[in-house]
Amino acid sequence: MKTYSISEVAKELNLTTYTLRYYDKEGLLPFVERKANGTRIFNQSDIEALKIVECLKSTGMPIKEIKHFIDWCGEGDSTLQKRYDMFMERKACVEAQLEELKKTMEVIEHKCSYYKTALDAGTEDIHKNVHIAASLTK
Amino acid sequence: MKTYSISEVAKELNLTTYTLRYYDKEGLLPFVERKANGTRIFNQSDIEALKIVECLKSTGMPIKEIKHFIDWCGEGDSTLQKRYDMFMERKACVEAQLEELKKTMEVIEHKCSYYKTALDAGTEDIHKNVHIAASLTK
DNA sequence: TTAATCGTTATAGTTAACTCTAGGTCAAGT
DNA sequence: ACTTGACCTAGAGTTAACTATAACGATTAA
Repeated sequence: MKTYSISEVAKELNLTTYTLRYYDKEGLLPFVERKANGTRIFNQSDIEALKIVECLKSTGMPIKEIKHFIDWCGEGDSTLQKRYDMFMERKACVEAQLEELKKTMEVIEHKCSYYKTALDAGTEDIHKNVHIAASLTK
Repeated sequence: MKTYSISEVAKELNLTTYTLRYYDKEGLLPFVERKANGTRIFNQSDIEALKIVECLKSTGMPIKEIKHFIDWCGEGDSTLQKRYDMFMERKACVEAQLEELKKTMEVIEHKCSYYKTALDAGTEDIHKNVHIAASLTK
C-alpha cells in the first residue's frame, strides 16, 4: 500500500507540515501510523480523513468540535447517531451560510453598479442628484 | 434628524459596544460625530455605513483593508476607481466562496446519506460490504 | 444628595489557529 | 567521516478580532 510523508501530504492538501503536526497535537489524526523512530506514515485513507477535516473546517467548525467527531469515529457504531446529527447540523449551517453569502453578494453587486455609474460620471455626486437627473431625462 | 447612542446602534446591528469602539479605534468610524463631552452620536447614514462594513467583513475582508476603503471614501472622487476595483474584487472573492461552499455542501450531503444508511443498518459496516450487498439484492 | 446608569479612555486579557525556533535523531549521498 | 535534508518534540511567538477591566465624567430617578 502506498504511503506518504508529512511533507507530501502537506503539499497534496495545500497545508504546511506545521499545520499537520498541530492537527495531530490537537487529536485530529489519531489514526496516523508511525515508524519505529516516530516518523509519521500517512496512507490514502488518512488523506481522505484529512479532506473531511478540511471540509468541516470550511463550514466554520472549530478544531475542538472536529476532534469530537474524530473521537466518535474511533468509538464505533454506538456513535452513529451523534455523527449523523452532526452532519445534519453542519448541513443546516452551510445552508444558512449560503443564504448569507447570497445577500452579501447582492449588496456587493449593488455597490459595483453604484461605483460604475459614479466612475462614468466622474463624480459620486451623480447619486446625490439621482432624482433631478431622472426628471431631466424624462 | 434622529440620532442613536452607541448601545442603540450595537443592538440594531447585533454587535457589542466594545466592538463598535474597537472599530472606531481602528479607524472604521471617522464620520461619527461627538457631543461636547465626547459621547458618540450616530445618525442613520452612520448605521448604513456600518452595514457596509459588516458586509465587507462577511466577505472575509480584514479590518485593516476595510479601513483603506473608509479612507478612500473620505478622499472623494479621486479614489472612485480604487473603490470600484475593490468591490469588483470582492465580488470575485464572494463568487469563489460560493463555489467552495457548494462543494462543501456536496460532501456534507454525501456524509448525511452515508450516516443515514449506516444508522438504518445499525452499523457502519454496511458501507464496507456495499458490493456484496448490491449483488445480493439483484 | 446619592446611587444607578450610561457614556468615555487606556490598557490588559482572551481565543483560535496557526507559525516558528531550538535542539535533537536518522538515513542517504560524497 | 561528514554534511545535507527530512523528520521529530516542546514550547514560544504571532495575528486578528474581539472582550473585559479600571477609573473616570455626566445624567437622571428616588
